[in-house]
Amino acid sequence: MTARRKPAIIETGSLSYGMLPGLLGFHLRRAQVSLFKHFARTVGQVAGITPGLFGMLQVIAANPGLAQSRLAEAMEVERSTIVKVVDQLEARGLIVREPSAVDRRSHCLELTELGRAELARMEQLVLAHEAELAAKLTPEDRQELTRLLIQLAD
Amino acid sequence: MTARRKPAIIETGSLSYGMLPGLLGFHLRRAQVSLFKHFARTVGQVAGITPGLFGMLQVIAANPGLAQSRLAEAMEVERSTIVKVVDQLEARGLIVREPSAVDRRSHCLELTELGRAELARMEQLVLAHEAELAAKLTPEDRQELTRLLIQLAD
DNA sequence: TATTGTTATACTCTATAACTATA
DNA sequence: TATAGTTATAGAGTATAACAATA
Repeated sequence: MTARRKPAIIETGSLSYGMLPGLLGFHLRRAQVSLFKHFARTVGQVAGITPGLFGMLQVIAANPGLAQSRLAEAMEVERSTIVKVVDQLEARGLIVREPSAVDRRSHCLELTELGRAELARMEQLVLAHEAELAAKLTPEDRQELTRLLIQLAD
Repeated sequence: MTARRKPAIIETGSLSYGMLPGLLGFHLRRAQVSLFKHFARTVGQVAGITPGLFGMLQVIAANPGLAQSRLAEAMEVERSTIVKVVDQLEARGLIVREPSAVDRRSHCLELTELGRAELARMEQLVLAHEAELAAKLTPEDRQELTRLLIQLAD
């Protein structure tokens, strides 16, 4: 690093955010909060689901017979954290825990018929939500944003 | 139940994320988690601060005499949520609540000398953290990413 | 010994509602 | 009536540690 640069400052009303507008994390968080609020309005209120739960359902649906520990690894959370999530989804009748045929410690997660139907409905809502978001960008910019986010996440 | 068989054995690593990779929110969240972990390692562990607390300090530093309610508005959280944050920062000797000269209901937030020194140290760590992140992108791509995130957040 | 699912516990972040002291 | 700060409380979301059953 060379000389200290003066941080960028933006004004919102009479209020300054200091050096925050010069940080990627600041804009990442703002975009995320905005997107989550939009998701809550357009998908959450209609289908009673959060981005996190929808993600879990997607991974379960895309990997039939997935063990809870594998799901935890995929979502990058602890095994113990998954338990209550699976409890919730099972209580709503969307998934079932099936005993594994090869390992009696394991529970294989599967979507129920209701789960498949509800997920299909959720997917339509999510696609509509995504389309509304994407409308803020050109198709090229949306592609570019995805590429840059993947690059940043490693 | 007996008729349903697993279509494929799921091995570690060969896991599908379904439609998630087609969603901006998925990539936004992954980038955010990656960035927060990097922040925790490079800034948090050294200076004992989180992105949220650092943001609060930045806004307080950039707006001397800010009332708690204005800070709450700036951070887009409830007044009641701010109380414990201010308690924490005050307990660490980084800020003080000063009685307002014009409104006896109001507390004006100010950095202490220690707060100014600590914040300057944090800022150096944050800039180093930012530089490491930015190294994953070309300077043009970093600029472009910021632009696209602002556009997405409205 | 190691792993799977589970429980108990705790900590963070956030919100709502009610209270007090002012305005 | 409305606002500023506070308190009490609750609900997600997450983590750690310990446990029984099984590998």
